[in-house]
Amino acid sequence: MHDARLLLELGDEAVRRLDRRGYKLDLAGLEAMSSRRASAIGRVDELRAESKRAAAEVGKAAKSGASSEEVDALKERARELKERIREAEDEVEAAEAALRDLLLVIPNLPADDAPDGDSEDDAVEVRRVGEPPAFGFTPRDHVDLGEAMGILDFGRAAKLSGARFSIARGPGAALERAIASFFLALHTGRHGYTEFSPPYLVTGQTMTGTGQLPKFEEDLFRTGTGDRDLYLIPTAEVPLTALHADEILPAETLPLAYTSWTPCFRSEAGSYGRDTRGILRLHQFSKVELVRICAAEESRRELEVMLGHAETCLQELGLAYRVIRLAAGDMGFNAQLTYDIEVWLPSQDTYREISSCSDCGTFQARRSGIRSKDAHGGRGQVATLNGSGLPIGRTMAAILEQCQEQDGSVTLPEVLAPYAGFRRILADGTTE
RNA sequence: GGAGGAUUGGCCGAGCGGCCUAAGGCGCACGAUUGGAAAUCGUGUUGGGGCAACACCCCUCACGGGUUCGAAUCCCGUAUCCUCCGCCA
Repeated sequence: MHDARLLLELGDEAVRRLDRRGYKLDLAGLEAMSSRRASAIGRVDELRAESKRAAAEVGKAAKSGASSEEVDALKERARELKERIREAEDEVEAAEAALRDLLLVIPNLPADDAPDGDSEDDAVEVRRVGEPPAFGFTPRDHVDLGEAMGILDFGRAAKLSGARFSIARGPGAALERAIASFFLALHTGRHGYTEFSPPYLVTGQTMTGTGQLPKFEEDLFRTGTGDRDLYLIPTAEVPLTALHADEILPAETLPLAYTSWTPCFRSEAGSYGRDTRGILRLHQFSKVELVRICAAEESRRELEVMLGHAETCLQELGLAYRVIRLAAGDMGFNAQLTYDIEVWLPSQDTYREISSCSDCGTFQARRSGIRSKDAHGGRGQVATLNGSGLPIGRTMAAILEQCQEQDGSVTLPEVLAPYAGFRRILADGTTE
């Protein structure tokens, strides 16, 4: 969420930057709403001050032995004031709601070095790392491989839950666990992240703080019991970022670096027919997420740091990938700059998104009330960043496809062996 | 699901209708003192908002309502925590 005043100070600059992501900012409307709120608050404050004085006069008069008529007259005046306060308060509430409703749906300002455009095709490639493997045969996709080995079962998943679910079995399930354990060990051990095991169900307020609500409710699964309403997290970014909502963090503790392996639930509304095959796009998948909270002015540097941590995952696994910088109009609502990491998928003969690392600047922090304070009491703004490091399913798909051999077996990246307990999965699903 | 109890500023803790602009203590910050420190003394110290303004004003004693001229204080509701009973992985 933006600060109305800052947005107005930026003025035409804000209009220009938001226009790059296709949002038309009505500066005059914002200005009007903002000053309507300010003058409404001013009026209420004045009336309240008067009301306090009036109440004090009643007490003074009663104590000094004034006649009851005099006291009653004073009370009557105080009562009238209270009526006027009530009316003025209604106006404040209406003015604040109007302003807040507008501010909540204005997306973050894209950074100037996010390329122009509004689609994946407008992204700029930053670098390629690793060589896509050359096969002396036609590589199979992860669905063929996984089903043949008996480690993935889409038919039974559909029986249980319908479309867009998967079941991992035997070495497949073990491989998921191994990948997640490897990532967590890497981030907590070498990259300095603190691991969390947070709730997977959160309140609407939490979802609003991180920006999923009110605009993107249709992307979420919603549940509840009795009169309690909860949402299933679409990513651990939500609970990890919200951990410090409405808190003032000691500046010397920054940057905070948090990680968590959680299931993620997404309705995938609007993606009908896309990636229907395999484990690339599911209603439920699991992911190791990275979140960093830092001083506002550090966010850009922190983004590069976090991107490096996500890339390390792929480098350690020996998977070929590339990094792209997303176009201004293609980034998520919260982001001011986003790098995507795309892993090579032989079956599709292309790079496919496996991680999204975003600098949200102060946008999310302001929205969820995260601030900082230095040793001298000086208050500061903080920035939030989040990135996948990495999703388990897509990583597994990339491993199966990039590490497959002609006989239908898959040789795991060496780093996974200690976690999986095996080095190869043979065509018949046995391991060695 | 049921019965009790609790919730005050960074922390502890007073307060039970107007003098709460929240006592006192701890912690912290700044200053004095000192060769330097400890101790001591002094000053400051919740967080938001209106405003050009560190002036002034408003809000904030878990949260939301209500009673009253006036609420930390009285009433109702909600949340969270604690104790006990029931059920349960």
